[in-house]
Amino acid sequence: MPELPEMETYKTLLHQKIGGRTITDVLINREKSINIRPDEFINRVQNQEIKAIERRAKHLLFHLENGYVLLLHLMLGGLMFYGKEEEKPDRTVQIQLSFGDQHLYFIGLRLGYLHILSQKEVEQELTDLGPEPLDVNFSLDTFLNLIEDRRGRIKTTLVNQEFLSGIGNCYSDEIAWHSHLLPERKMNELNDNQKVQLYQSIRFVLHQATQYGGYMDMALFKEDNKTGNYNNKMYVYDREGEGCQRCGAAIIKEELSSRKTFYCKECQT
DNA sequence: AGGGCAACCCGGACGC
DNA sequence: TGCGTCCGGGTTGCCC
Repeated sequence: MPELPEMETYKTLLHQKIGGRTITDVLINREKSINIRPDEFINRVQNQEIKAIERRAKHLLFHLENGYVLLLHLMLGGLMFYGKEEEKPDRTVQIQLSFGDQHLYFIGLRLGYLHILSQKEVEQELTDLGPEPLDVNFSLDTFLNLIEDRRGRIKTTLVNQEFLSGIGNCYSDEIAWHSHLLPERKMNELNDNQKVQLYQSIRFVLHQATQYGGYMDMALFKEDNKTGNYNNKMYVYDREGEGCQRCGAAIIKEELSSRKTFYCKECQT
């Protein structure tokens, strides 16, 4: 499911495609995906220029010239496609933003949404999110302060958006593997070296995954060769039974805190 | 505080 | 091809 690297990739690519362009048409096929009446929604969005696209946690923010913001969360299975009508994947489209004869399709929005909000409302909406793990200000000291008194498991802590923002089920496993630590390990039982290692793995894995365009393999547009290249770099996620890249042992799949979890029982401790 | 769990939602995958 | 069934999974909220 789309997490920080996927949303960051979307941000970069969409900026190139629709940054500075004007939304000519809006099509709402699923009213539950928006937050106000469709006619009001269209009123606020149509004929507006996209001034900037920003990512916060797993959200994308489309800043419009009238000051309103389109706040997107893809939740589970949501994805986007940009292009001409004949290029779009054969999937149900919940919302469509048009830019002349090119369209931005929002697909698989089941629990996901695209809300139109004032800047103040967006701020309130995002107020409980923890720090951005790739932010330059997210230092080792910040991290050590953050995990002080934390007694939960590594995995549940990493996916907690109030603790750190943008990490989900996939990257929590990737980070745990990279740090040689089991996802079930308790934060407060890690020694100093392991805490430093965990911090470094958070930074490394998220950075690398973003460089490779995340792991979701659906291209954002025709001839998009950026999106999803991390898919074949993944260490453990969805690799049950395959050999561990470090020690060769078979990757284990298990349920932890009602989430599917992948790890190597030989070289993670 | 942290763990457990239900509810939200429905398209797509899968079985026959 | 066609129809019925089931499941995924981030987030919220509630309880213990």
